Amino acid sequence: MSDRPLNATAASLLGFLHEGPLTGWDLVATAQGRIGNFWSLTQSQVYRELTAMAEAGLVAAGERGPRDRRPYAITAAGRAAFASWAEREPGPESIRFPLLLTLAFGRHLPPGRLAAIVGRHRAAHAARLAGYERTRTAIETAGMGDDPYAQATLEFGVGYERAVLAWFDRLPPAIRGAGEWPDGAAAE
Amino acid sequence: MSDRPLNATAASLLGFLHEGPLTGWDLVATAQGRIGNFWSLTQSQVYRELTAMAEAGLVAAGERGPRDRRPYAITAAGRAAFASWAEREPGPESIRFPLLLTLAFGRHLPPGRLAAIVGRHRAAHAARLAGYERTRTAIETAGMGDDPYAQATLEFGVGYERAVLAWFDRLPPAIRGAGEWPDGAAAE
DNA sequence: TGGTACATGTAACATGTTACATGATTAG
DNA sequence: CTAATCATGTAACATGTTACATGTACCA
Repeated sequence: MSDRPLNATAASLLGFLHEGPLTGWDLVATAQGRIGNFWSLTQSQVYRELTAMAEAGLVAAGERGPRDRRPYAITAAGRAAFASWAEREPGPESIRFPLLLTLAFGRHLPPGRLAAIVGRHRAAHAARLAGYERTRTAIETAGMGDDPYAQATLEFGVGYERAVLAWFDRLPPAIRGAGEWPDGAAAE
Repeated sequence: MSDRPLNATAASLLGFLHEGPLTGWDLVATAQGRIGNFWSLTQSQVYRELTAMAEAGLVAAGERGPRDRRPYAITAAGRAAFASWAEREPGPESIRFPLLLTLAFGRHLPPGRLAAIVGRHRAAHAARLAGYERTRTAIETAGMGDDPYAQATLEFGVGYERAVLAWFDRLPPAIRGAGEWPDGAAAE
């Protein structure tokens, strides 16, 4: 039952458990859907955190169900730990963008190769933006603009992907290749 | 002399060493200046990678100089390893944004507290944007728009920070607090 | 009845972070 | 002479990733 502050990944699991008991599997799915956009975690990690938090008394494992499903419930200590995590000043974000590294050392690549890479990544970002915008309009039309917090994080995703696409489109032709990607999914 | 592919951090060190021998200290400073914007590394890590790469024959440690400075030079094997790293498809970027986590669980915080946090982070981003724009105009006015790759990564930083600020400014008042930050450094 | 999705978990390793120990050099 | 900065490095630990092993239940 160590008392060092929670890490953000563990804290977010506790956050989801406020809504009721969930299994490791459920937590992975929930996290990917709700915070996967700006916080990644693996299944392995989730099980590890759950085990550790159970040991620390922050969550309590329930009875194994049908498929060996083992639900975890947050405890009073878990709520307290979560609350004190939430009070802390969030740290600065970190972005790790391998494409930008490759680009930064672009001098060391044949130009066509770089352009091809850049093109593929642009397409991937366009697809992600499209996905975000679909869920966004789905929320609006369904009239369920209920959770302003979820909406704010989604808006971040949209804004981010738009900015990235706009950046791609302003890359000098020498880098991104001649008249590639005839467009169709640009910003705004 | 393991042959598993380089990790991106090690690869970027090799990238810098193409320009000549550098010490661990120099590499930390160089990396922070040139890729620190989208790739973070710590001093400890740099020394560890250098040691490992020296063992693997990718770099060669030189004589210790004045302050025990020990320059590392890239070897032929190092160049080859770097080249094959550069050929690989860069992985997807990962963003870890603690503020968004806190925001996603905003329901669990007193509103004033959240607004205060948000306000401080907005200010930090405004400051970073200002920094980027200073270096950007410095490059332009100095007439040294030489390295298009460095410029492209800088442009990413500018675009990113502007998008983040615009996002802050579109947050619902309930989240960001009433009429805070009278503004002055908004986008465009 | 066979494949897919569900579900849990471990092991091994890679990467990243924090804290500390040690000392040289330089600037004031 | 002394404080700040430069410089290297280690130790301990936290976090993240990949690969694998095992089996269950659902659905076509």
